[in-house]
Amino acid sequence: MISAIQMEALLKYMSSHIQLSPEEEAFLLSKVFVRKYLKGQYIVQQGDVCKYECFVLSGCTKMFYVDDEGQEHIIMFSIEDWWTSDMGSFITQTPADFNIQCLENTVLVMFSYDVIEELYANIPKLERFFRQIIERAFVASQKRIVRNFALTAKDRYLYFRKQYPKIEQRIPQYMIASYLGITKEFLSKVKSQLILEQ
Amino acid sequence: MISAIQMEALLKYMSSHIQLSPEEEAFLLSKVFVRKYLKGQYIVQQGDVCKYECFVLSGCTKMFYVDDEGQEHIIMFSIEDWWTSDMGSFITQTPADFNIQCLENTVLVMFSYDVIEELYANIPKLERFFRQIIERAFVASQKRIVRNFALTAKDRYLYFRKQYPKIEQRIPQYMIASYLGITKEFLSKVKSQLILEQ
DNA sequence: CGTCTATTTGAATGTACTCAAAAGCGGTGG
DNA sequence: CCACCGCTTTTGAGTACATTCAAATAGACG
Repeated sequence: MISAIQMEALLKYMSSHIQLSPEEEAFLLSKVFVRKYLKGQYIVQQGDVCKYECFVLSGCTKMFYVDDEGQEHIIMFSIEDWWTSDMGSFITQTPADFNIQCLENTVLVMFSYDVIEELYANIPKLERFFRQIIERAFVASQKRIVRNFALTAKDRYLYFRKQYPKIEQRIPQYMIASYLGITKEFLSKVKSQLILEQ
Repeated sequence: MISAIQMEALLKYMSSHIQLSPEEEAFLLSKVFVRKYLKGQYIVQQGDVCKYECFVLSGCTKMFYVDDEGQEHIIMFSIEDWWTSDMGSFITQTPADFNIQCLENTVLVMFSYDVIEELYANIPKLERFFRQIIERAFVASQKRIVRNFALTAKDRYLYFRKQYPKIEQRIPQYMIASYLGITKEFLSKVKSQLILEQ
């Protein structure tokens, strides 16, 4: 059982999408739990089944794929008020393709597969809530595909900097390069070119 | 009102996800309609609001973005038993970023925004159904982002050919190039190189 | 201060693009 | 039946954007 104080951020976040009665809130809180991870720890590892959908209360995570050459490709970062999970693994309960690792000490609200199903069954509004979250994530993902095709590395970087200024500040540059799909060396060159242009 | 025969494909597709009672099926059929488009016609145009989520009964569509230089970037194709819409525009009912155009004569089942909401309200199972559809679309989209980073153009093409052999056959090569994020000239060179390798 | 990690810089290379032109492939009409 | 048209694909030369590898520099932390 979780204290309401700890979960304030989650409840506030949810209230901007749906209205839950006090009983529904209590039910939800009785089903989820909070877990703390240290910087560097893995929440999900490639090959394991992703058992939880996680809501970030504090901290920062990266989700990434390691290819055949051992190179890391960062798919997304998650900070406060974001979700993180390998959804492909979670919804099918099969081994994950991706890793999720903490870039800072991180506090998460953990929704297990069974709990999510139980919540859907008991609070149909939550099905609506999660549908809407995923709809928006899907839209964002499609737009990112387009940006990766339509924009140069420089413009992708400028977009990232504009869109996620908070994330840029707390993450090493070589990880941003990976997220943008370029090498750390090239991002460095892009940045120095941007400085010259001003 | 739509005949059940015309909608057989939709009902069959839905039955693999959820079980609807005859009354629920009838209610659903009373709310949606079928529309036919000719090859070349637009279902959605950049700047217009996307009013429908469409289920493809027959035919083929492409969804694409036109960038500042006037270049076309194909985000996805849809054939039988797939969905098509500019979801970003649909869920917010704001102007679309993307175009959807028919590559063949195409028959669609049209779910308007209001109808979808009405269906969610009356048949909660459908909220679950669409949540699951979108979850899978999101997972596919994320994996495509990774492939675009981790694979060369040649390997992306080989993956596409293996994954969507039916689509490759009915679509001109320059559109496949656009979907893969390369020029038509380069795809041609990739293909000729693949022939030499055998 | 030294060590470890992250960033920058430079030269050589590679993957994919641009532009231009030629070749292939249906369909249509004389 | 073939000549022509529009559209798609192929080929080639030159170019651009981004990578690789190596080395130097800068920052962070004990």
